[in-house]
Amino acid sequence: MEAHSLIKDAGLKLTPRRRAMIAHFSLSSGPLAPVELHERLKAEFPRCGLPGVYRNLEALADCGVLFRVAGFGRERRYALCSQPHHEEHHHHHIICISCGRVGQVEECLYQEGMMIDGFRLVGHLVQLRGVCAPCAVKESEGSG
Amino acid sequence: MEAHSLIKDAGLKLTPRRRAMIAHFSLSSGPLAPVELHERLKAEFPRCGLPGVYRNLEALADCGVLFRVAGFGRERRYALCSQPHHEEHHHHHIICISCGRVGQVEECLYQEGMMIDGFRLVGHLVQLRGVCAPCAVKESEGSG
DNA sequence: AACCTAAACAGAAAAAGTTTCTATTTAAGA
DNA sequence: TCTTAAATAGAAACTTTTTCTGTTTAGGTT
Repeated sequence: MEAHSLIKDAGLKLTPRRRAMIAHFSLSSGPLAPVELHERLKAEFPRCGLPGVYRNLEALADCGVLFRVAGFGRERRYALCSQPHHEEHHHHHIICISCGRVGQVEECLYQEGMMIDGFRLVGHLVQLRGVCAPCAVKESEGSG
Repeated sequence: MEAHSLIKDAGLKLTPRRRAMIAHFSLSSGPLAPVELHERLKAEFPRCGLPGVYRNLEALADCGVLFRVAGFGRERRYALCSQPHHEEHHHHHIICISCGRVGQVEECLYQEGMMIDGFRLVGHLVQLRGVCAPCAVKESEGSG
């Protein structure tokens, strides 16, 4: 599994807890907040506290397994990178508002150096929401 | 002043505190966090507490005078809309990383309905950083 | 100019979210 | 198996944010 080698390569350990966290993200429809993940982990790891969840979320985000989702107001949320990269590879994500599926956007419409409104672009944060193909099909079936 | 009519039109009151807040944002180079604004207000309003600052920041953001800046990690920050709109008008902002100047981006490269990575785009969060024209001039003068 | 009312205010308090710390346990390479 | 750096648990502290209550004020009206 790709995620596991990312962890190893970062010099981190593949612990039962981290395996479980990744599994929960795989099963989850949509990004998870630390408390939500904690809720789900408690069944299997009754002694697991929130601080540990925070630590692991950050560790997994740092090594590229997860990414930090913006655009949920002030909430902190994470989701699985669908195609994790080892390098600090610039890419964005699009999240299906219906099922939570994550798509990876390799080519951003905003590129460094572009002139925008008289400013030379040097950085950007983009978080997209959309409807994925399977959900679009379901939508049209439902209404048609 | 544009901001003042936005406040009135929203049925809100133009209080001395709000005038001062807007003035501080005008003077400030760059977006401000609630605590930072609170620090600056304390000189003039010694009895002003943080809760009041939060309340007013949200009120001013709701009526379009300020906007909530994304992309500062988990920090909450606000800045003045450079060209406030009455309508719930979709636009983004580009912030100069050197001086904090805010530019308004009316035409976003991402538009609803676009197909991206197999998803139909329905929403997006964009926060841009750049170098404004005056700062670009300073840059080239400094290095040349 | 005084009056009225909805809105803003102060301040305390609570709640929520997050980080830090120390001692103990564990994954995984040697 | 041994060793060690990393992960863990749990408490505690800390920061940020929200809620609540009673008091004051802006701004339209009489």
